[in-house]
Amino acid sequence: MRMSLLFAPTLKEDPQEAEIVSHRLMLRAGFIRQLSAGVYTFLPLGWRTIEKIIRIVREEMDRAGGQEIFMPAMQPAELWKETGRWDLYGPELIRFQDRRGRDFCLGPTHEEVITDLARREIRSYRQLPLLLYQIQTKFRDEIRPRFGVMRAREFLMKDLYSFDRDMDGLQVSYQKMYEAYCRVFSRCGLEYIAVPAESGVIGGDVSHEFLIIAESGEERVFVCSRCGGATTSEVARCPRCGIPMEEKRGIEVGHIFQLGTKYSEPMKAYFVDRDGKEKPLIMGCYGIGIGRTMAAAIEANHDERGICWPFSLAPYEVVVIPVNIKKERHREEAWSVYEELSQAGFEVILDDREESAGYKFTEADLIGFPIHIIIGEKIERSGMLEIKLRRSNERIEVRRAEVREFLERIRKELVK
RNA sequence: CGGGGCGUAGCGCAGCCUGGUUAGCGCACACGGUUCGGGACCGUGGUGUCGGCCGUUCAAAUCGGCUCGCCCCGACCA
Repeated sequence: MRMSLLFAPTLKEDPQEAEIVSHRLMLRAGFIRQLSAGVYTFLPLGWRTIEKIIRIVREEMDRAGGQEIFMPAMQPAELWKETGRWDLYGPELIRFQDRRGRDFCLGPTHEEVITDLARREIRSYRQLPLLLYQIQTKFRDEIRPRFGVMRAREFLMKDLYSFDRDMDGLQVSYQKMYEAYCRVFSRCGLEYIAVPAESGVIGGDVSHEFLIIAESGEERVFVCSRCGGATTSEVARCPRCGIPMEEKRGIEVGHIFQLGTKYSEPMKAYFVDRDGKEKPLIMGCYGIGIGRTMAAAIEANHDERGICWPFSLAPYEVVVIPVNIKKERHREEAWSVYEELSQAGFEVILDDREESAGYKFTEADLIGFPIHIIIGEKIERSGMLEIKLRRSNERIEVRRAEVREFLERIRKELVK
């Protein structure tokens, strides 16, 4: 992609409405724009990062045996009345009527819809276990949307639902998801922690929250450095190891629940077990906030100049910056590096704009491309160009001919 | 919903308290020129329902009332 063609409107100054870092940087770097309180448009760079998160999530859900489906956002009130949540959910549920006056809502979550599907289609224990998931827009009329896409009223979520014949099966599904979540967040290049949690409106008995560790996180967690045990309630010492717990802060990006029969009973989602008896499906549900993961990634990975994307989430991996586009040598080398790396499978941006070098450097830092290739005078003098690693600010001079090999080595390191 | 703050050019702001000719500044934008290794410089130019409505007044961005929107703190959440 050429920078001159990219729709990435950056902001020189901090927008007044944005208080926290991730929100400020997403606006400034041209990743998102706000339409209304808690309602956002993702611009090309922002959407690329979202798609990278989605890809990782999808691969890990599939690997864990999940099958992707797509459920409606528009849901009839009757289903919600069956579980009692039409009244329980309160004003956070966005309700409306169709032209015939029938009540509907915009799904804030999909237990009702999936359970309805399950009760219609699952007859026998032979169909179990079953893991179904979707990546879809959720609607919650939050009392107070804030922090940009961190708590939005319309947001992308991956929600997976497990169906098992008994509690043992649920334990297996739950464990699989737990591990899948760990893989998702480590592949995103994020430091995370899983803590036992309260279940809230979704209900159920056992649940774990997944938190991205970031100083600006709203949640306090206490972590044992020896066994990795973590809790949200304040305890001085690790019960297992007896050593002092370390306090950290985190942002909740995922939550997994063992639901049991909370939805299958009231909605009469039964199957016939091997013994010929009809039993309620044993369910679990597992959510990941896609946009929130993006925001949390920025909270955890930025400096005073801008975003420092983990390699796996960066909208583009490499930016090629000719210091002076009007100099033929800079321009031609930049184009040739750009083409060579693109062909080698890198996601590359060529900053072909007639801007000053400083302007391009500053913007590249702001957007947070992990690797910057700077083509300037050195190319004329010695055939060298400069590779800068955004996060460490490390600068390495590399011969033109060795660039590709060098980057392939870096990529290997950054991805693992 | 309770508490606090803010709406003036695309963005960031000044002006408002103490009403008075053409409503300013920086950035951005357009054109020309000089620049080009850390958000360059000079010149020229365009840009405004002063969030909206009602009122007070000879006169309202400025005073009063209502209203809409946005942000921050609290309960809730992915």
